[in-house]
Amino acid sequence: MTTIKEVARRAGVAPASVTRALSGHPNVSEELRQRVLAAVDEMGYKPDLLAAGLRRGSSLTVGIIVSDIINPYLAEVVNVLEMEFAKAGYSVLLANSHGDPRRDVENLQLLHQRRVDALAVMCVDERSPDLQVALARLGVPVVLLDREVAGYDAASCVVSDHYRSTYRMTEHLLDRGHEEILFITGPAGTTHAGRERMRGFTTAVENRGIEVRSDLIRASRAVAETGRQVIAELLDRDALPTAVVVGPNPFLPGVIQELHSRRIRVGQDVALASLDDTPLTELHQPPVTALFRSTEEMAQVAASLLLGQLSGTLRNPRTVVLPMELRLRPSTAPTAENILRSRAGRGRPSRRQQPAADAS
Amino acid sequence: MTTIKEVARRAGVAPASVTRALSGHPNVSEELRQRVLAAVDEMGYKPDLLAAGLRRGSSLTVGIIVSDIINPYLAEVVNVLEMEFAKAGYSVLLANSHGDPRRDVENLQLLHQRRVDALAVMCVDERSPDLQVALARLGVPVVLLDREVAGYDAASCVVSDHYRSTYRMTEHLLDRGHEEILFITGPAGTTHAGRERMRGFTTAVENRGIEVRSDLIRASRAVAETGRQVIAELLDRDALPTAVVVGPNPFLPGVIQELHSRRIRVGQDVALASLDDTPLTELHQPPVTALFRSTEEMAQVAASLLLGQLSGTLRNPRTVVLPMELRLRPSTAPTAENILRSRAGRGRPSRRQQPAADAS
DNA sequence: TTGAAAGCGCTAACAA
DNA sequence: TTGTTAGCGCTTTCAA
Repeated sequence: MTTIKEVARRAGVAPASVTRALSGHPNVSEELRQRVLAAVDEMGYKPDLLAAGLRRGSSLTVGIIVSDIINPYLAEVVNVLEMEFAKAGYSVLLANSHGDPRRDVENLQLLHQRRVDALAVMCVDERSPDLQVALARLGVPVVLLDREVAGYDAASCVVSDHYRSTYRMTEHLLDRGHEEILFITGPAGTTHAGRERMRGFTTAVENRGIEVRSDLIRASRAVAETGRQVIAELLDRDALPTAVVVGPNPFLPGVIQELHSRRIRVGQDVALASLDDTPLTELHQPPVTALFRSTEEMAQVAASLLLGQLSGTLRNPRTVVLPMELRLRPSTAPTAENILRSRAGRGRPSRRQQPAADAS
Repeated sequence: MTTIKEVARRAGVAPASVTRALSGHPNVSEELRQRVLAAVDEMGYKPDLLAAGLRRGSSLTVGIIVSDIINPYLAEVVNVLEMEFAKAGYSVLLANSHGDPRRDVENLQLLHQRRVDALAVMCVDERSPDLQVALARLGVPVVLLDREVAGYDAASCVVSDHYRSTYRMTEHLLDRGHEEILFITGPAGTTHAGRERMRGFTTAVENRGIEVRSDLIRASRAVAETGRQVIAELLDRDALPTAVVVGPNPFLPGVIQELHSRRIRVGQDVALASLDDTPLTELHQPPVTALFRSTEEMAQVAASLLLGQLSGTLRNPRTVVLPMELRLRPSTAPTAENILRSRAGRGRPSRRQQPAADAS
């Protein structure tokens, strides 16, 4: 690697002048600038960012902590964040916790040691005391995405309006006569998003004077297999409710697949809704009711909050709440009554053995 | 931030002794070690990795260059790579080229400046001369995933066997009587994977004595919209062949959606096959024939090649070819003849106005 | 076994 | 406007 000293010697100037010429310092003679740039070009010199970062006390680096990048929703957020930060000259250090809360803390410390200038956090468990301590010690701007850490207001937050939107979706199902609704969600209470979704669901049910049945609420890690298992288990017991609400993104394929393989027709033998809008919800036949939100917007807002704090434009952390949109589709068209009638007409769903009738 | 000096003072030793105690240096008295560890604990000291990297000449960092992380396949590879590198103590710097070959080069230089110890490359365009020059200058181990740079053998390569597998899939379609096959693929020839797929397709066709029709080969950037456009355009001209092969991952939803909305039934009015296996191929009704490969295996092999070179276990770069699996599903069951008969029975596909007949 | 000193490559303060 | 000097925090000689 060429160093600044070698460039300086070649150009016949001091190292500091090389820095000045390259960084657009105001007081540099045109002639010196030209000589330096020529030498830089000839030698293919690129400053060592490690050394520059050490000296300057800032690494031009932003850390991203992700609970599990398997989740396409998070992958898309990371994608947009990286783009926004790259535009502003920051590189991205990506740390994935793979669903393990201890990794959240390890990753946070590691990124701290790498002297990231800012941090975007989509951790597994926002309630972890270790994480909260580590966050408080961090000393750089932080933005939490769909997370909120109680008693720690030094961070900006960008959250979707999960409470309101889940409430509305639940109401929609209640309006169609569903009194038993299966609610499949992520790990219990570890994130703001998870808690708000749960609260939206239970509040809507209770407000109708219906008792919340804890056996119909399933919380577990967001991996595909879970969706399938939950449905299989309920069908084995002949206990599938008339409506199913699926939370995290990765559950949906498993749920649909298990329903298919048991010949339960979505939108006829069961109403199905998703709290995340994915390509699958729209492409499925029939299309699946879902809550839509712009991942792009969320990531852009988060990035601009961080960049604002980094540039000094934004003094204090802020919380931004983004709306979600209820997209009604045929999967939730039928009423509970119609579903029960349909099931009766076909015999008990879990016992049926006749071949699929999907072909048109 | 606590520095090593402060820890040293607190423990009553020299800074160098702190380093030795923490790095497991052989010649350190147990008593000194204990004193240092106590001080480290009390003060919550964590070494500054920027400074350590500068001094040591290695950053404990691995760079990943991705053509477009929108592609779920690449996202999964990144996910596994990150996991493997994290296990070995390396952090990941992620750089996304967003489909722009110039960004490949910029990203490469940037990661170089950040003194990554190794690099995993899934670039947009492997043929770019600038990229090749920059790669050659890099001086750290490199692994190319599904890429190959002509005349540059300093890098390891991990490639899937796209030629053979695409050849076999094409043969499968030819066996079923398809003589006109639409081939939708990524940017022409910019990557090894793309070229091999193309070669597999055209060779299979030519080997049957059938002329390759260039108007049925569509190459463009792997974004969802393209799939829809290609299908729409052909249907508008009433020129949809009996079989369609879809290459990159992101095309498939658009293709399926456009077929749906035009009431072309997959597996009845057209045979459909995908060169990537995604959740959609299996969940679609009917399921879609696809080439399967293990992203996990590819990423793990790539990571172990790099880590082997980093640790000195592996002396020379290596090329590894991974097999792919042809998964036959109902979408390619019908013969060309049956498809033509089906179309004739329903009138010209692009003109039909009657409602969907999907419901079972 | 431990400490002192030098220096990785860069930039900012100060001096000229 | 430019050069000199010092030092970011760490690790690695070298000497004791």
